[in-house]
Amino acid sequence: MPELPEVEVVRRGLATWVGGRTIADVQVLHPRAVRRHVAGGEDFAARLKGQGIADVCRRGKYLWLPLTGIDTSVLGHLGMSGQLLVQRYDAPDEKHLRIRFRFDDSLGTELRFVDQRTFGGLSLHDNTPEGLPDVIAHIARDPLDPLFDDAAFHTALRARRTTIKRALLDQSLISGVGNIYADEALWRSRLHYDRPTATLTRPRSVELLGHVREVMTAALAVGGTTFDSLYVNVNGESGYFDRSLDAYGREGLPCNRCGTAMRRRPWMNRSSYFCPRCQRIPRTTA
DNA sequence: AGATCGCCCTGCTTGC
DNA sequence: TGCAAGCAGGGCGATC
Repeated sequence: MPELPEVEVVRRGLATWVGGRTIADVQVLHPRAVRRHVAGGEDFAARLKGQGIADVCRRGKYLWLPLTGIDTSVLGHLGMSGQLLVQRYDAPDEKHLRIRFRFDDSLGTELRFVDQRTFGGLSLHDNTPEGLPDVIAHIARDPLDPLFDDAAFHTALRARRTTIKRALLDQSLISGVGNIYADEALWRSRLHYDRPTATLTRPRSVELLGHVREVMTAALAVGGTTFDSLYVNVNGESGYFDRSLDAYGREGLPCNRCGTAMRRRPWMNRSSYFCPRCQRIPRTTA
C-alpha cells in the first residue's frame, strides 16, 4: 500500500536507473494497466517509441516522467499493489507483469510495471504550464513539498464541514497521505479520526502537519513501509518502517504511549486504528 | 459545488 | 476439505 514515502523511494530509484534513457520499445500486456490512456495500449506504445526520459517527478502518490523535446509526460500511479521494477532483460517475467519498457542503450536493464490488483496504471498526458500532467492538476501539493502552504491548509480545514481523517485522505487538500500515515499522524497528535475539522485550532493544525511530516520522513529514511512483498523499490527490496508503526495494524496491542489496548474501527470501507484513551473524540462539536 | 458512496481488482485469511 | 465471505483500499465518477 504505497503512500508518499514509498512512492518517493520509487521515484529516487527511477531517477537513478531510467532517468536520461531513451525508450526503444513498449509492450502493454494488460489493457487495464493503461485504462487512463484513453487512446489505448497500442497508441501508448507507439507514442513512446524513441522518446527520451528527461526526469522523474512526484506529487503525493503520483509519479511522472517528463519526456525530452515534447511537453508530455508518462504519468504513473501504483494504486494498491503496483511496482515499478528495473530488471535485467533475461530476468523471468513476473506473474503480474503489465507493461514493459525497453531502452535504446546497452545497459541491459528494462523497466517493468507489475501490478497484482491493477488499481494502478500508466498513461500519457500533456503538461500544464506548471509542468504537471494535466489530469492531476487537482492534486494538492504534498506535505514534503517546500511550497506546501501550511496557513492555507489550516484555513481550508476550518472551512470544511468534515472530519479530520477524511480531510487527511482528501488528495485535493493535502496529497500523499493514505490510511497508514493518517492513522500514525493522528496517533502522534492525540487526535480522534472523527474529530470535526472545524474544531481544530491553528496550533493543532500546525502540530498535526508536523507529525505528518515527521512520520513520513522517518519512513522514508528506512525505505518505506511493507507488510507483504507487494510494495518494493525498483530493485525489488522492501522497506521496514512497519517495525516502527504505533497505530496501524496494532488492534489489541498496548498503546506505545499509555498501554491501553489499541482499537480498530471499520471506517469508510477501511479500518481506523487508534488509542481509546489518548485519542478521544471531543464531547462538543462545532 | 462540496460531501458521500459504490465500484474497480486479486490473493490471502477466516469461518462455517 | 471446500467454498464463500471478509479484508486489504486509492481514486474517480455518479449522485444528492
